[in-house]
Amino acid sequence: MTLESDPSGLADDGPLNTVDALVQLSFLIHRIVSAAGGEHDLSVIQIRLLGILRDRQAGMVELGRDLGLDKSSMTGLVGRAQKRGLVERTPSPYDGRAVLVTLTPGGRRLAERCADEIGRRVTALTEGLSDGQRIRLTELAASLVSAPADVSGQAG
Amino acid sequence: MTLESDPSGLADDGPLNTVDALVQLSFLIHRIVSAAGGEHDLSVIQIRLLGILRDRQAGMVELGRDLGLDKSSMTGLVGRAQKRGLVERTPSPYDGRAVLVTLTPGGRRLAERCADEIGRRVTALTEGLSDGQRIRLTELAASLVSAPADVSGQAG
DNA sequence: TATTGTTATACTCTATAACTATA
DNA sequence: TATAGTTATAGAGTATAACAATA
Repeated sequence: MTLESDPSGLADDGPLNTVDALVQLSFLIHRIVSAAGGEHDLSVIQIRLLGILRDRQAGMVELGRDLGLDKSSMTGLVGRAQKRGLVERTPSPYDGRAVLVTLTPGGRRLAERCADEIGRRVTALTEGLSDGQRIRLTELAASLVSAPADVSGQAG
Repeated sequence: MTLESDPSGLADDGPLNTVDALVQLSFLIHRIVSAAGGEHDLSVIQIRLLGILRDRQAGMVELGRDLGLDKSSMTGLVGRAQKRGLVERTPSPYDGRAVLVTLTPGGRRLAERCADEIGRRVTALTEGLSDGQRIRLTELAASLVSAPADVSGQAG
């Protein structure tokens, strides 16, 4: 049963179950974020990188932990962003081994424009909902996001 | 403000707005699907490919349309799945140019095991919800998924 | 002419292993 | 010894352009 993208409507007849509905919604929003980023030549992972750096500077290992990537993957990711002038590497004043990755002014502007674009498109997606529905959806989504988040798959 | 992954909780103090909640939920479920697929050495895009083929066979262009990929990208994607024995290419009886991609029995078994794994993990994510909350969430998510889905970003 | 599919090419993204430099 | 980061390498995934075969 489903788990497919099915962009043009439901191939199925019956209503979606919880798992399918959440997975398909996740794919849909992922596509929206990807398309919004594409307007600024940003991939989803680059958007997430800039999003983290909007709030704080961080080292490579820490960024990798937040993004779920190996430190060696971070080298290329940050390097490409740096080559575009979006971020800078500065030596850490506390640790001679570490670098601090920070957003440049241009990187910050781009991150903001991109976030705005994502906001417009996701807001458009929820336009058909009533205020009450939107509030309930937000509360439910937020509660899942901030839940203990045991993604290990082990029984619990 | 956010749009980051923030796996360990909310760096923010206030409650999430609708856009951030949906985007973060999307990333969370994407991670869950990716981790579940990883148990079977399947990427998210391979999972989606097999998911489509569970319901029907299809040509390369049609698959690319459903997955949002160029036909040239499909060649490699299907080729790797075929090399693993998960799918087969058969010549279309109606169109000499076209091939029909179909799931092998082994591919179908793997797709089912993977879907089960995803089901377990997403279900675990929603374990903290009451039955009523889960029903409302499912209805709201399903309504967004089956909405007109204007992802273009143009004003509407 | 239009469509289906592949190939050639180039790039992003990712991990593993080995390495340097610092702690 | 342990940690931060880079490099080398290999592979998946993706798009563009050019191509062959069929419609």
